[in-house]
Amino acid sequence: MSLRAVAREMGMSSSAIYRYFPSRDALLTQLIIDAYNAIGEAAESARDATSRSQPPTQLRAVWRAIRDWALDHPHEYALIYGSPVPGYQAPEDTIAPASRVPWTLLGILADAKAAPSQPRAGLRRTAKALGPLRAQIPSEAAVTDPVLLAALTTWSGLFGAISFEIFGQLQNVIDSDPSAREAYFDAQIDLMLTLLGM
Amino acid sequence: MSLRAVAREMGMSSSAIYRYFPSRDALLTQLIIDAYNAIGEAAESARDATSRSQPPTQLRAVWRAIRDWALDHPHEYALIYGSPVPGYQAPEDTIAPASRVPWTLLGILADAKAAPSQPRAGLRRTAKALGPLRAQIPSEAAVTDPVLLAALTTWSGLFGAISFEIFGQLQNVIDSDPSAREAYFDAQIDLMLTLLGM
DNA sequence: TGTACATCAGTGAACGCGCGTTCACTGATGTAC
DNA sequence: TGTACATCAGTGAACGCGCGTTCACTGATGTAC
Repeated sequence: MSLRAVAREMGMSSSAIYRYFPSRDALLTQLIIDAYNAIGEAAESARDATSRSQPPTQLRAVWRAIRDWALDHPHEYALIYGSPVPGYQAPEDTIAPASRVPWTLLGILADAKAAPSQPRAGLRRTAKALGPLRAQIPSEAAVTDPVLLAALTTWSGLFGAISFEIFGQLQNVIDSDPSAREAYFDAQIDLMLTLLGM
Repeated sequence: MSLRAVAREMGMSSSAIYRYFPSRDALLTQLIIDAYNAIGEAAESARDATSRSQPPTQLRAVWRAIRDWALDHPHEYALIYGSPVPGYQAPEDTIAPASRVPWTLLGILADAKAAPSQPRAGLRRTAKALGPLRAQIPSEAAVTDPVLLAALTTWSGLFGAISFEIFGQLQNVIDSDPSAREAYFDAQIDLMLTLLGM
């Protein structure tokens, strides 16, 4: 999305944008922040609309909400989960909004005391790789490394599923009927839940 | 990547490109086909360099080769697995090259007689969604629906992991040291293998 | 309530740039006799 | 072997377009007295 395209969409001249943003990059940052907040809010709403006592149901609801949001906003989705815009470097302001979805997922898992599949080897090396994330988790949450690893794997795994669907990788593979796509996605959620031991 | 950028990279004038391609879209198609073939060849080479009698080892090698190729060719990776180029519609010529990676994975699984996790419900609806893929599988391969589903889930799951790494989604989550990233990826392969019952 | 002025939101023309595409051209290489 | 011509690969100028950005401006809204 270009600055001029945004201006057009708002019924403004392109120069009017400069009343609100100092540059294209600043506008882009705001669009990215808005998109992360929107998908994060969709996830949190789905979590809050389901019972905390049933983590698998909550996870299912959250994942469906994320996919629904992505299908409804493919351009915004591409902006945050697609190829990075060349020459643009995201500032720190985007970190917090970008974290809402993963924190929502981790929060549900921390509650759930999941018993995930364990990787066979290299757990020590893996735990070390998880350092930056670990540093942000309050110690009283007591999330184990296997839970963390499984959470991250389902996190990127399901965004992979959504990206494949939205970016057209499922053509000639999965029936293009919306209800078939939904069934396929639900089945993938199921598999990811078994990975989490839920 | 623009036509002029490609010309520049080859030390040619932009108009010289038209000696070989009728339009930018035709050039783009060729770049996409080349990229799919390159990543497909990386996958097939890794498969052929490992023993057919050990499917998990083969899968590991293939996945690592795919990730290595992606890290070595981030722009080409983004071209085929990132956001679609606006206004460009991929012609049918790209389908076969794009299929090399998934067929490589499925081929190993068909040999392996994997016993994957089963989705809990909706298997009938899911099997129907798998129709287009099923239609391309010779019946003597005897791949069950749960194997197919698990194969596709690990397929999009691991591309999700690679995209997250390459597109910068792991910042502040996973240690940016290459060997940490590798350990993390290997751990994810492990989890995907358990999903496949291997 | 009326007037004078400052602030504000937005306009429209203009700029330089990189893009895809065209066109007439040039000079090297290959072929025919 | 030499000459005449055709083919080929690539050049460079030019076009129209959308982009990000600037600048002087306009007209509406708010504030002071």
